Amino acid sequence: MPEPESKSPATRADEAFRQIRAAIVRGDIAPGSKISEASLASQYGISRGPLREAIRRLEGSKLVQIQANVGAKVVSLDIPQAIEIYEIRESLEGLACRLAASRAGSEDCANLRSLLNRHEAQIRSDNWLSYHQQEGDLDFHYQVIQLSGNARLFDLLCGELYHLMRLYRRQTGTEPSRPEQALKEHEQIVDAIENRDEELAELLMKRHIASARKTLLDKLNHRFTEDT
Amino acid sequence: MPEPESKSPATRADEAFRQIRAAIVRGDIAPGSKISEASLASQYGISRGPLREAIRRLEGSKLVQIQANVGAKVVSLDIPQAIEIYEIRESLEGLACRLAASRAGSEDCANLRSLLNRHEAQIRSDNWLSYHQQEGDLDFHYQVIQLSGNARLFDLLCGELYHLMRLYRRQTGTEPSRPEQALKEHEQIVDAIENRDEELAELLMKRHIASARKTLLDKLNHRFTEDT
DNA sequence: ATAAGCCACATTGTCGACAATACTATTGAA
DNA sequence: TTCAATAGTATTGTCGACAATGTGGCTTAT
Repeated sequence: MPEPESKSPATRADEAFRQIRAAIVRGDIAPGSKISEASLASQYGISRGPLREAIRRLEGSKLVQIQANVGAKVVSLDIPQAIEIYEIRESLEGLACRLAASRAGSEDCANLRSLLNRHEAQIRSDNWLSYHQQEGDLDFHYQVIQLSGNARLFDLLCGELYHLMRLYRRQTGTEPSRPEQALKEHEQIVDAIENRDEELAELLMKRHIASARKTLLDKLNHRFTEDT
Repeated sequence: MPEPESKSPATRADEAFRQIRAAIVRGDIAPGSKISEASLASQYGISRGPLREAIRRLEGSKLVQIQANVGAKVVSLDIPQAIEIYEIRESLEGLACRLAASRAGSEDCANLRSLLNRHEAQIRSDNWLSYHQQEGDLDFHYQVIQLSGNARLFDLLCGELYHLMRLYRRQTGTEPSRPEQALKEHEQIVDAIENRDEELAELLMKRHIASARKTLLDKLNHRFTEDT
């Protein structure tokens, strides 16, 4: 008999790590709030030992900040920090997209196409709106990054930065402000990948992310000119 | 009275984390070797609890890989993995250099210049050779990244990727193969930063790192064509 | 001789208790 | 009233012991 659960052999600490991470990204634990070891431990029915290990791993994911002898706080991203993340994303996903254009096979491109078609259908007939659009957007970027073939790049973007981005979106309630426009840009990107046009693929992806970054910059300037 | 030690209040787990990380990067703990909790704990005179937390943080730094119920291994980088890291560095340090060019003040440029002058003097009269050259090279990149003003970018490059690069260099015994050439390229980069030429600064830094990456690619092809 | 099963050992995972440190509120004095 | 010192409480850091899992070697049956 193979594994009855294809799931992980999962230690308690590992399970707690994933659940707490999900809770943070989902917004169930408020950004900036302090994490109580005793409270969370009893909540998950485990001891403080494994829980502390989970928290240390969350620190590695940059989702909490630990101060010695004080405790762990859930990170709270302000606009300048979000801009920093978008600058990094712009650079790295540009790289990923260029690599994807140079390495993607025809069946990979077909998969991307079908993904975009599904998103288009969702956008057309979407009344329960933004949530699935966000996830859809992430799906597309996930796929492209995976096609880059650079495993460490995938870990970096999808394992660290994306959880932070989700957290920021929940924190500010940012909805994807232009789904049709984003879809159109995604299609252009797939075109470039299909044509093996590395430079164009990189350029389009960087521009795609830069537009979101510029929205943040506008918001930041707003706060300065229009008082607080 | 201020702090007698400007150092951190430092918990034991934190101390162990730093020491083990240094030992790994220094090569005292062989890449690929298994880490024994009991052994390391007694070696550092602490209990297994804090030590496990330190190991979880090392996992976050990508310096060890943990397998549930089995243990932690020190990572061992092969050439393809090193190439992945250099691809990421090329992209991110290009970004950092562009940002540095756009934001650096004149005193920052002066500091960079004096750093380069010190390196030049070292290279001229350096008979104990490569070690300080490596550190000098890293010093330069550290400074540029810090001038970018993007704190998260600094954390990412200097807190994660650079330890991996040091590990790889120790592992393979890679000496900096062209110190004078590197110094010349560094000077060109500082020129571009001084002139606020963002695009050129980015281009030069990317090319600077790409040359190292291409050396790795040659080595990889060598192994394929020339048997193993 | 090989492979499956079993047993003993070593290592990791988890727990509860204690020590050390930070936070809070109360008290007292200027 | 305000500030400082202090005592008490709550939380984090650390430890040693026990449970669970993996590992290696031995036996045994085919």
